Amino acid sequence: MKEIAKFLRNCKLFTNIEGEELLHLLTCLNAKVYKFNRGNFIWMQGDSDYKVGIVVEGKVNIIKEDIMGNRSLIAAIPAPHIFGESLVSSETPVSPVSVQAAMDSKIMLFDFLRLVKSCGSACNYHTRLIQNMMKILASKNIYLNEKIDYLSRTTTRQKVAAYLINHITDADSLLSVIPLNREELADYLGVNRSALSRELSIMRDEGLISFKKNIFSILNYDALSELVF
Amino acid sequence: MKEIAKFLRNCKLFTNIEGEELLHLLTCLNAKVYKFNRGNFIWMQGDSDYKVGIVVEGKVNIIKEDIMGNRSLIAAIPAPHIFGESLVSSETPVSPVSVQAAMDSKIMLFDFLRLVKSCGSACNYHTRLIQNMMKILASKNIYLNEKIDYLSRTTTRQKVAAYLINHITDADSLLSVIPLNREELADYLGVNRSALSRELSIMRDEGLISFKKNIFSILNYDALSELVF
DNA sequence: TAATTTCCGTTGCATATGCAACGTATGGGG
DNA sequence: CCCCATACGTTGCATATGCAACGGAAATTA
Repeated sequence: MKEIAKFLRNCKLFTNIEGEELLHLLTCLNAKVYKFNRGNFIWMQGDSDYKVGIVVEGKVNIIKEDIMGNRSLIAAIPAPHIFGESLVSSETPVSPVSVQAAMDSKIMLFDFLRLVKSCGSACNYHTRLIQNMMKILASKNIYLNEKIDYLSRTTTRQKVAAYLINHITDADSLLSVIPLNREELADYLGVNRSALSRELSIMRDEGLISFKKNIFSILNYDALSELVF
Repeated sequence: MKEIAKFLRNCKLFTNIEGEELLHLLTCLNAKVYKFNRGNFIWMQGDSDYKVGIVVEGKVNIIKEDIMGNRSLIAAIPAPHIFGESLVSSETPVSPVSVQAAMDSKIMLFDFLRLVKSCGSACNYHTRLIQNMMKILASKNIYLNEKIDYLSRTTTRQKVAAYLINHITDADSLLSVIPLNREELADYLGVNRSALSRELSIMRDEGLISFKKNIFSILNYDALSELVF
């Protein structure tokens, strides 16, 4: 368990919780590490006793099955990430998704809600865990809201404009250094890659922007912002 | 304050907290009700001492200002809704948005994070408040994820198919009774209203669906689900 | 250096869709 | 019963964009 504790220090859920405290906390959480072979289910859609999990080793797939049995992949979660936190925290009665090991994996599962509800002991580290969880949920919230802001726009040009303006790193030179390559950006904005390239080129030719790789320079801020607002 | 307490019983943040407990809690939270005249700011973009707020009366606008000073409306929050919870819970150091009274309003503001961090007293109702907040954040998370699922699809037809399949209310007759009218649905899915109508008609003519008002019947489930998965 | 892969821009084409304008049905209020 | 408002469907048109296929530049590997 000690090496697990070491691993967990890289996990946002356990920020500021270390050493003895972490070990205690894992006991409070009734945390256990299970091995799942590739293809095995951590829990199934419709289950009501699903838990919060952390991928210690390997990878899990979040899968949704419709009423006719068609399956679709919602997300793939690698180590050292967490899953199930939104479902557990929202107290959704039965899980709308299945979680399946995408390869042989080690998964830590724990009773998060039980700890939250029975926080009678008021340990310092209980409080910190809850804070961490709120921070995770809230940050994801902000992230999702931003993404929706882009996706809601109709044209590729509007999406690009909004994205670039939001990613200005140097306000003086109006430089946007973005963390995505073309394909990732296209994916993120929900547009076709070649269509993105095309639009970027047109915007360059019109003198709105210039770019090289992932560094974008905004040449006509007013024109861009008019697209966004 | 007592009538405020009555009002707050309709607010999800205070579910399962009533009477004396609620009054105590409001003290712990350092909750105060302020009046803001139309146009006044509850807090401004860049402020670091923003708080969680509840619209008791009136309405507030969430506004974002870009580096050139252009303003855009992000959201309008009517009573009895809450705002600022994601920012506060994610501990975002400075607010990326301003909040402005859209009309003469009464706003309750409180120190949520202070209570969370110093939950030394471990009152039952502290725990419940935190649980409620987590539930709010997590539920919003699930809601946003669902919306992104729709928005990420490229064609109107795919969006409609995904939406209808997700809203099947009667699995036997494959009926989707949806809570939105056409304009709202178009808005939600991020498409033009007339384009939505057009696509719905085409899908009807192709025998995929039939509909009247907000009641949709799925005639060819396989064809629809193929669009979604 | 040569070979290979990855990333990105370009282009032709078919089609989807935003937009605007108008027509139709339905229901509520006078 | 008529008027009016609201919600929806319809359609023409210009254009944006997905898709597929290709080419070149740059980075990586052998």
